[in-house]
Parts: sequence; C-alpha cells; structure tokens
Amino acid sequence: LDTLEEKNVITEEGFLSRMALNDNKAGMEGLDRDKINKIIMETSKGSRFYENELKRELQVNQRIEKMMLQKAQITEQQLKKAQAEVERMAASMEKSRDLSRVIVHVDMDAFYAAVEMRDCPELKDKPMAVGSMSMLSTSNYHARKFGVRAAMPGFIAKKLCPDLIIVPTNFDKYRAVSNEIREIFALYDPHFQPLSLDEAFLDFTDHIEQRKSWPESLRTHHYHIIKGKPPKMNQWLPEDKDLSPVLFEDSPVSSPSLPCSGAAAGAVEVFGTSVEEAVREMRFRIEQKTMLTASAGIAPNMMLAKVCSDKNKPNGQYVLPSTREAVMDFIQTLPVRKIFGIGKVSEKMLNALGVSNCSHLSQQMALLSLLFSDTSWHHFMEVSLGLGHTFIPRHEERKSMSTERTFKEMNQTDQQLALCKTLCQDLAGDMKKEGLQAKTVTLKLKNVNFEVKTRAQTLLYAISTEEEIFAAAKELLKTEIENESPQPLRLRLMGVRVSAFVTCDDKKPTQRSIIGFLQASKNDKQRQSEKEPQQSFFQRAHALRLQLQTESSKSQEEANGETAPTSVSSGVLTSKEESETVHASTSGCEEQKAETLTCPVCFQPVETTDLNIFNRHIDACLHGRPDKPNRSMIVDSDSDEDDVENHLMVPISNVRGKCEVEKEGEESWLNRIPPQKDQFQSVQKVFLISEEKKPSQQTGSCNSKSPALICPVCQCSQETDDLNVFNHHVDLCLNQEVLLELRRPTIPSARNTNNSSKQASNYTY
DNA sequence: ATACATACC
DNA sequence: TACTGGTATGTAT
Repeated sequence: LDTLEEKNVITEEGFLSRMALNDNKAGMEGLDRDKINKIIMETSKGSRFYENELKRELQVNQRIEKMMLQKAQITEQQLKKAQAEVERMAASMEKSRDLSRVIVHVDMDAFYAAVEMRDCPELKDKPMAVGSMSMLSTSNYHARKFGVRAAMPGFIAKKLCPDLIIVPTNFDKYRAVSNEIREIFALYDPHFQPLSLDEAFLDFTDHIEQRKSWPESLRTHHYHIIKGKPPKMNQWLPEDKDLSPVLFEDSPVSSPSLPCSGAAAGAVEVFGTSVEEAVREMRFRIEQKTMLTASAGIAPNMMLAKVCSDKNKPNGQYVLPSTREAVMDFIQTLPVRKIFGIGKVSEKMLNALGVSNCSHLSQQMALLSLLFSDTSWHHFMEVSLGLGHTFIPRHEERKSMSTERTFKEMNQTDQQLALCKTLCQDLAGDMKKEGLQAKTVTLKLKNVNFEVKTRAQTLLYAISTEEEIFAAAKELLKTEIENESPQPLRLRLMGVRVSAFVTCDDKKPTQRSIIGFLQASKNDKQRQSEKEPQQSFFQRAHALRLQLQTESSKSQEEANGETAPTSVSSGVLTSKEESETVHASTSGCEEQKAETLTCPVCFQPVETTDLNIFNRHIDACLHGRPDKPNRSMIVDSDSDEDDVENHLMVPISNVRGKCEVEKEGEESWLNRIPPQKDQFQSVQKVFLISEEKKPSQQTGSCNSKSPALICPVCQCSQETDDLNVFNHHVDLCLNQEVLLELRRPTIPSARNTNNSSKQASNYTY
C-alpha cells in the first residue's frame, strides 16, 4: 500500500498522465510540453477536481501494478503456448483480409472553431476556442500552439494563452453546416455513416467504379465567384484574402493544386478519376459550399481510414494504398494511442509493458493475450495486422438516452428532487420525439468531490412519460439521500438515463414485429430527405398494437410471461446476439463440430472458433463479395422452391441492420415479394438461429425433438419443429398484422441523426 | 441486472 | 469562480 503511494508521490509522471496535456492532436506538434504542463498543474493543484484525478490515477496505477504481478508469474511454457495460439489466430485473421474496398474517413478541420471564424473575420488571426470558461469544445490552430485544446476548461486555457478569445457554442449553426456537408457526402456514398456533426465514414468503392467511365464534364467544377455575398450564400472569393478565413497559415499541403489556391474568378477545375481525385473533389465541394476545409483518409478499412484522416490534417488527405505491404509498413510506426478505442488508460497499461507503437503490439501479442481480456487482445491483434471493418454499418438503433446537468453545489433535498423532476421532464420530451419506451431508468450523481455514482432500476413495463420516469428516479434519489443522512448529498451534477427500449410502439415488454421492423428499414431509406414530425405514427402504431394485442395475446402472455423471446427482438440481430448465436452453436450443440461456426448469412460452416474472424466472414457475406463466401438462397429442405412466395422474406442486410436493400428502389417491401433470390434470406432460418441461442428454452439440448419456436409476430411459442407448420402460423399472424399495418401512413425515420435534438454533444476533440 | 470505468466526439 | 454532455461499451460482480 505504502509502496504504491510513495511511488506515485515520487514519480511525478504518474500524476501527470491524467492531468497533463494531450498533444495527441493535429496542430500540437512540437509544443513546450513541460512549460504547458507546469501551468496546467499550477492552475489545477488543490482543486477538488485535481484531488479526484489523483485518486483515479492511483487506481489506474494499482491496476497496472496488478498486471505486472501477473506478468511476473507467467511461465516460459505458458508464453510459448500463448505464442502458438497467437500465431494460429494471426494466420486465421490474415485469411480474412480484404483489400478490395475503398473506405474514406472525412473530418472537418477544427469544426466549431472554423465555423465561428468564418462568420467573424475578426477572429481569423487570433487564438480562439469555442466553449466557456468551464469547458472548451475545440480550439483553432493558433490556440493549439499555446496548448489550448478541446476538453480543456476555459480558465486554464486563459492561463496558457491570456489573449484567447472564447466564443460560446452555437449548435444550430454547426448542425446547419453539418447538413450541408452531409449532402455532399451522399453524392459519393448514399449510405455514409456520420460519426458526429463533422465527421463521417464513406465507402467510395462504388463511386470510383462508376467514375471510371465518367466524362470530363461530370468531373468539372466551378469556383464560386459572386462578390459581396454573405457567407450564408455559400459563395466566396478565392482571391479575396480578407474574406477567406485564414485558418491554417502553415498547414501541410498534401496536394500541389488545392482547390482554392490562386484560383481566378470563373476558373474551373477538372478532377481525375482516381480515388485521390474523387476525394479531393469532395473536399473541394465542401469548401466551396461551406467555406470550411475538411481532411480525409483513404484506406482499405475503417480503422485505417480514421487514422489516415488525421495524417495530413488540416486541409489535407492521405491515401494508404490497398496492398498488404503498404498497410503493414504504415502500421509499424503507428503509436497505439492513435487507434480508435485505445485511450489514456489503455495506453498507459500498454506502455507499462513496453508497447507504444503497433509493431510492439505484434511483438508482445502472446504476453498481451495472457494479460488482457479476449475482446481486448483480439482487438489489439486486428490492429497489429492492419485489419478493420471493410463495410460501413448503418447507424444502429439507439440504446440509451440521457440528460444531465452540472451546477453549483446543491445540497437541499427539495431542490434535488425538483431538479430530478426537471431532468425527467426533459428526457420524457426527448423520448417522445423519437417515440421511445424504456424499461430501465438510471440516476447519475456526482458529488462536489467529483465522485460519480449511478443507480439503476429496471421496471417490469416500459415507460415514457415524465411522471413514470420521475417515479423511478425519485425512488433512486431518495434512497441515496437516506443512505447519506444525516449528512446531505452535496451534488454538483445530476443526470437521468433511460435504456432497454422496447422498440417504440408498445408498452408491453415485447418486441417489435417483423412487419414493424421491415417498415422501419423502409424509413431509413427515407431518412435523408424526410423530416416530418413523428408523433402521429407512434400514436397510431400504439393503437394498432393494442388492437393486435387484444386479438392474439391471451395465450402469449401466459406462455411467455415477462421474459419475451430474445433474438429477433428489435428485429435486428445485433453483433452481440450474433456472438451468442455462435456461442450456442458451438457449446450447446454436440453435433456441431467445435472448430466450425455456421454463418447466419450463407449458412456455410466457417472453420474457426474466433468470433472476430467469424464476424469478418459475416461482413464479407453481407457485402456480397463475389470473391468471398456469398450469401446464398437457402430454401428449407422440406419446402419447394415455389414456396418462396409463401414465406416472409427478410432482406438479409436488415438482419444485421444494414442498409444495402436501400438500393432496391422505393417500392414497399410487400411489392418486392418474391424477391431477388440473392438478396433475401428465408426468415425461418433466422428464427432457427434465434432458437439455437436460447437452449434453455428448449429441453436443454440440441437433440431435443420438440424445440419451441417462437412466433416473431404474436410472440407465442409454437410446439413444433416442423417449419411448414410454423410458417403457417406465422403467415396467419402476419396477415392479420399486415392488414392493420397497411393502413398506416409513411413513417418518418425515428433516428435521423440530422435533426435529433440529442446531437448537441458533438464536440470536435 | 447493476455499478463503475473507459472511450469517443 | 470555474473541469461538460451524450452515447456506447468493457469489466467485474
């Protein structure tokens, strides 16, 4: 105990890692770290925040200490065995490498700060940041030279740079710009994935394929030259240096002929057909439209693209060629901290093992496999091989929603309860906007010493109103107050979160039906254009649901009780569920060979037990690669090919919530039956998979002759293993529901990242 | 299911 | 004077 504390006191480094400057950010190279850290420490020392950080630092150090002890006990033999395992895994992962996709990560430069500078020319030469004295969202590059960066409180930033101008955030403006750039993203990949207001992943593969045959006219772009228009008009004068925001005087220039350098009035630029040119063109459009610059990374997968976009920031791009050699070279020198998912703590732990860049990562993999969890070291492994996702997932369903507030010390019970009520009110409002119903309520408290507590309660039924949320939150809060009494709770923050949603249209703890799920995927298709209010749909859906429930639910309630069948839940097989599926099929089933897993897309056995590899296979299938194991039409052996029409077909991409079907056009899913064989998968198979992952619902073993299949529509359990019988039941249910659902109008997207009120949290760190 | 920690923007 | 807010996920129990 004493040794640890002493160590921390003696080794100042230990403390510094939490409090010290993160210069792991573009525009912060070659700063006088020591000087900056000294100022940060002097300003922070003795504060409650600082004391809490010290405490947490100590915890991390203890964790590391433990890890080192563990390391010391590893025998030569264990290490050898681990090494063999690691090599086997590496070979296996290597097989799944896919260099055929072109993934782009785009990221606006100092986004909020750049917007503010654009709109206020006075700021252009000055160090500035967006935020408040309490917290900064981002800073411009001038300010970064002083060590001022995102996630730094303004008052410390002022110490580092007394001339710093702090501009309050203006989210509506950033959202508007975000919509503008997203329109451009969509031109290159209609299924792009926004990560935040200013950042997105795009799959350029299809675009560049088409682009090859484009005439020059389609690749020719004009500079906007209309004079005297305000920035709002999206026009600007390249030659008018006073109006253009001089964001980056000394920015690295990746391409000699950047769009805006020295372009004359009325000039045009013709972009080539290569990926680089296409991305350059996209950035050109962004700059012309918004007067703001973006940086981009081009690579064979998302993990690499993200790293690459940072490489030539600001206003630059970086291409990582799609060859194994280029990827491996690139990876070797890459500091682990640059990898998405490796933060302060993981970095520190890895550093303690002598791992600071990715080449160390592969060298120490055997050791890492013994010291870290499977998920962690598998991730490390993928990174060290330069592997990452090669297709871009659709934005998934939200899993939680929360609101929290920081304030001056509050220690009065009545005030605390009142605030809690307000938070619940706000949250209920937000939930209503998305038509959400949740079963879990979590209260978050942070006391004046920055210690955070969370207290959760899961209810039997889903809730959505202010009163319902408050009823739960109040109890949690009261308990905490009682636990502390006679001392009062001295709070500096309170938050309320809801989670465990019952997919939108039903208070019952059941799942959304296949129909609703298909309908939702149709919404996604429209998510970019449509912006109708959504309340009416959910009200309507609720009524429909109630009607349906009264007609077909008496038996189901008895059959299922509170524990609704899982798996097809929410209509989407999440990756976690897939893993469980996999797990069930390996451990639950004696007939299944331990070394193979069955792909839920192509239903072919995959020779691995590693979920990462297996997932990669599924990715490939979902993407429908010609060179990869492809999705294939599986018709149940008992049924005829003609039976296809009588089955409910699920777009296979939606099984995992992907959006490939969107390419199919606008017609309703009902009109698409029978579907294109290679794009749909018989839904019974999906249910079968679902069942496999719940062996407990069966008589315990896969050999059981009468598995209870659960109808995805009415939720009742069907005592049959005959798919035809089961299908018949499902069809009956569906017919009933289809009739109801058909009367309902087009539904706007429930999770449009564009206009979600919850997007205010997109900081540009 | 709960609590807490880490990570991202 | 002053160290955020929103979401997801990992880890441990």
